[in-house]
Amino acid sequence: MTTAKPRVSERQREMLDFIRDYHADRSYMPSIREIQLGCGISSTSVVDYNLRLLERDGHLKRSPDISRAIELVGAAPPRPGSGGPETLRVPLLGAIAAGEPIPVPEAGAYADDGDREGVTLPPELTPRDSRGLYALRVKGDSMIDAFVTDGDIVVLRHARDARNGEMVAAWLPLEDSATLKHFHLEGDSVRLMPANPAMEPIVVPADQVQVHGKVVAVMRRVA
Amino acid sequence: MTTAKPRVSERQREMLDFIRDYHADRSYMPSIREIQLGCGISSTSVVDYNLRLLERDGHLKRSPDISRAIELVGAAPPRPGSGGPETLRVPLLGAIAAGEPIPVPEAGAYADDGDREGVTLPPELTPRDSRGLYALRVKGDSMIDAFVTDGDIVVLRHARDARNGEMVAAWLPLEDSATLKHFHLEGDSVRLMPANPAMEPIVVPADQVQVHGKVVAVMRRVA
DNA sequence: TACGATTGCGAACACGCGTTCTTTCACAAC
DNA sequence: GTTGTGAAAGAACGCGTGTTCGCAATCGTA
Repeated sequence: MTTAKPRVSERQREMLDFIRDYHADRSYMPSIREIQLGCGISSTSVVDYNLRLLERDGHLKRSPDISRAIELVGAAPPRPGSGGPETLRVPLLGAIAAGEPIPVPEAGAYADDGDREGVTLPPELTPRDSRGLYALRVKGDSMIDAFVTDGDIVVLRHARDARNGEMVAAWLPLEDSATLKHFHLEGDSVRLMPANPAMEPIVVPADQVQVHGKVVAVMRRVA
Repeated sequence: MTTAKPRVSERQREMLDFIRDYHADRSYMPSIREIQLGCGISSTSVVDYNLRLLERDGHLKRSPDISRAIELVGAAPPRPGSGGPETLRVPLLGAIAAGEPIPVPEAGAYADDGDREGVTLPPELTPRDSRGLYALRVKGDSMIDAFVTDGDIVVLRHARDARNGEMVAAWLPLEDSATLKHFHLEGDSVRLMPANPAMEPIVVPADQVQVHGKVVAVMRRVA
């Protein structure tokens, strides 16, 4: 394998993990006191002691008298896994925000044009029927009530109508706004139920609502 | 296109290069005085001044009052593996619900074990450093205040601590519950802010909170 | 029981290092 | 001229942080 690396104690194992995780999302190294806190150790000298042992055994390298100067030696570089099982690429047509018209997908554009901007849909989010899919980026916090917030990517299937209970992108011409809501047709009027029960539903005449698509998936990347 | 990154002066360009090179062969970051020396600048305040500008323009990120706490943002990954839209497979370790313990990822398990249950992460949701990632399925509506609802898949990076403002999976031993909240350390107590401003924050002593991971992404499939 | 080695604890100590304040200089606006 | 502003310099100031030292607890071995 690599080099001779004798037994590491449970505590040392935990410290190595902590250091690796810490360095993974900041790109600088933790201080001794942060390691102490993160691993539930009650003295900095214990951290120093074990770091000394870890360095002796070749698990890491330290530069004396320099803050946060730890180098992990056995750290495997982040290696992106091979191409997973069937992913699907759908076009990213633009943004959706309250007060702006919803971009309309080109009629029959189902071919994944590699050039155009798009997003990749993992199999976990891919519906059985993958026709007519497109994605929009959410602008603003106007759709909090659908568990959707600024920056999210929503994946829709193009549709002009909906069955009761389905989540749709609804366009209200009179109010000049667009949101994501649960669709309920009741006689001549449409009730738009927010996904969040804490918020109030909207009821409007059926001819004042335009369904543009059904929500199929939501993706969010947290900063 | 990434973000707006206005002109960088010659000196700033040199500083960025120096920092990148320095970080390349140690894995910790240079101090202000080392940057000063390495770039032939005659005062630390000038380094600080230009770092401030670079941070304003989105070239790097700094954590105040912390030694060597510089993060390069536009930085290429440590190993320039491949370039294409690669997908990443992360293990799906279980479910998270209020009142249940959070499953802990096995200590050093970063190899993608093809067998185990997992989810595929599209490149749009993949962070730069892909180490220590795992996914959990959300059970119940206990976390609607974080724009997360029943059935969602949350992707976390294993971590035991967090910086202020980050969204973490927090475990409250006394209340025997776990949720996703924004983390804020204030002296000896931790304030857990829901993402939804309509809900109340939780304030508890720092030793009564355990951070298990940081939320990196959210995926939802809408029925 | 005695004893050294291992491991852990807590408290100072002292340097590392980010921050801030005061000046200076060049250049443009009024 | 005066005023304002971006860029830089130099010197303190003070917290951040690695290091050290004395001492207790545990354990294997004789």
